[in-house]
Amino acid sequence: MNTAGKPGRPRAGAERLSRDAILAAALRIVDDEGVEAMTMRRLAGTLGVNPMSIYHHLPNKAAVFAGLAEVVFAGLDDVGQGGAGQGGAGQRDVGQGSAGQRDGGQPRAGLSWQEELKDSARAYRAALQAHPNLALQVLSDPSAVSDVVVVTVEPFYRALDRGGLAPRGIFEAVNTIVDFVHGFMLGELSVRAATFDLAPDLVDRVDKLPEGKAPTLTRVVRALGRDGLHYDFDSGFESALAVLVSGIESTLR
Amino acid sequence: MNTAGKPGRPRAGAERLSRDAILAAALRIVDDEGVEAMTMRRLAGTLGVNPMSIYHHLPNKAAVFAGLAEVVFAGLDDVGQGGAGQGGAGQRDVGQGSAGQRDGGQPRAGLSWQEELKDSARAYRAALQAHPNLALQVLSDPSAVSDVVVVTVEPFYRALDRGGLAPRGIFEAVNTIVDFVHGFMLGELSVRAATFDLAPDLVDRVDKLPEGKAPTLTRVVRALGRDGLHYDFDSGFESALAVLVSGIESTLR
DNA sequence: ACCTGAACACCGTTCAAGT
DNA sequence: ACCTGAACACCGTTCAAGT
Repeated sequence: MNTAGKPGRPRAGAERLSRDAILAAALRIVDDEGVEAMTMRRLAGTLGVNPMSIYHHLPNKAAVFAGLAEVVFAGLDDVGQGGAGQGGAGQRDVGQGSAGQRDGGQPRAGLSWQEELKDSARAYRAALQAHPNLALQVLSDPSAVSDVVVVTVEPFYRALDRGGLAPRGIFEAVNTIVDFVHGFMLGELSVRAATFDLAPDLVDRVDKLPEGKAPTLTRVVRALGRDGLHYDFDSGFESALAVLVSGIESTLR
Repeated sequence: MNTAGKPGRPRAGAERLSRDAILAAALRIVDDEGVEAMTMRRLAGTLGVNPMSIYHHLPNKAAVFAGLAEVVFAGLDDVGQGGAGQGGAGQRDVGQGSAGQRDGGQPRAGLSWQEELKDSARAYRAALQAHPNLALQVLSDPSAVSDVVVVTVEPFYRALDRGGLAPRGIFEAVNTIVDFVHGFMLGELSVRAATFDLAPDLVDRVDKLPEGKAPTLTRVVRALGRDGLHYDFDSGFESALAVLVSGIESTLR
């Protein structure tokens, strides 16, 4: 808060604007109110600053979102064995960061490569979940997706390498799993954004379908019933991981 | 084109505005120039009409996109055995529509349920590909995803039912495949939106990574080399389908 | 170097008119 | 019933100033 609209440079001692401070404020807005609320003018407002001041630290709005993706996902695999490197300030504002990630890059002893692979997927999902609104934005932004992926996939490669897959197989397997996690997140965020439960909603939708429009869907959903459909994202995720890992074992090894 | 800004209702015989005409124009803008270009004012402009006229046929901009999703994806499984029903005009502007979909809802003779399942995924991907810009929009829109999914999944259910899976297994399997297709599309659209090929880009990115940051990724990518990485989305999709179907067979049956 | 004010060219949408 | 014009409350961003 710059107290007033006093123009010119701030008096000495006053906290000046910085890229990090801007990104932190932006992340807060995105987390609390969603991407739509994150406008340059609103951002400036919460910083107590003229909208134009931001442009001295970040070239435009797209750069703000790119910066957010970087700040939130760059540290995801910082646990790698590389040591120092990287340098630079910032980067501490990294969200809850990847539940299940261990701090040596080394898999826990006694952990099969299959479990290690699943753990990687769980950690990646957790990282995306830490900032749901941003995740949706990132997954929808062509340039952001590949940035985040490259910085994030090492644990998958490590597990599959241990599993003895050939380079080509590793490559295909990682693409498949990562794509699945992205799609899963999309679905999860969709349902969470809407206020309804998946289960009753699905039953209602099916009831509303014209007779004979989707007979098998209708029959299966009714067989499961409202209780059977009480969907738990965590167990849905686990079920899919089992499918993927088993499929990878039998087709890509 | 209403020739001029003559106010009041158009003279008799002039083509009046309609929901269908508006949606057709909107789809054209989205396909040609992307979602960002689709503004209410621009849309009105191409229709030769005052921006406010649109609000007599669609309540707001969100409804325009919802209408687009409906128009493009509603017909996807119209091939079902249900017969007439549904009624209503419109719906002919349905894009290339689902390559590989056959016109009886019946699987081709001699087609295994596994192949039928893969065909469903291929058809769904094709439908999303027919309007890439809209697909990205739809996949990012919480409410739109579930709409499209419900209207689209019957062929998946049919194949898995033939495969002898229990309701619960069918449900999990469909979620897994559909999520994968969504994630795959996200990746495909990302790469297509950027102008680069995946392969050289990935090699370059890996080269730029700090030493020891992602050793396995680096090693695998270098082993594949620029040629080995020349990525073909179609074969990547097929490889993933093989993984998924095999995994479904062995874990959910 | 860093910040500001005014201005430009846009948005979506409401509301009160016109015919 | 259908369409319009003006207006409101916003946008992102450029540009010329201020200190």
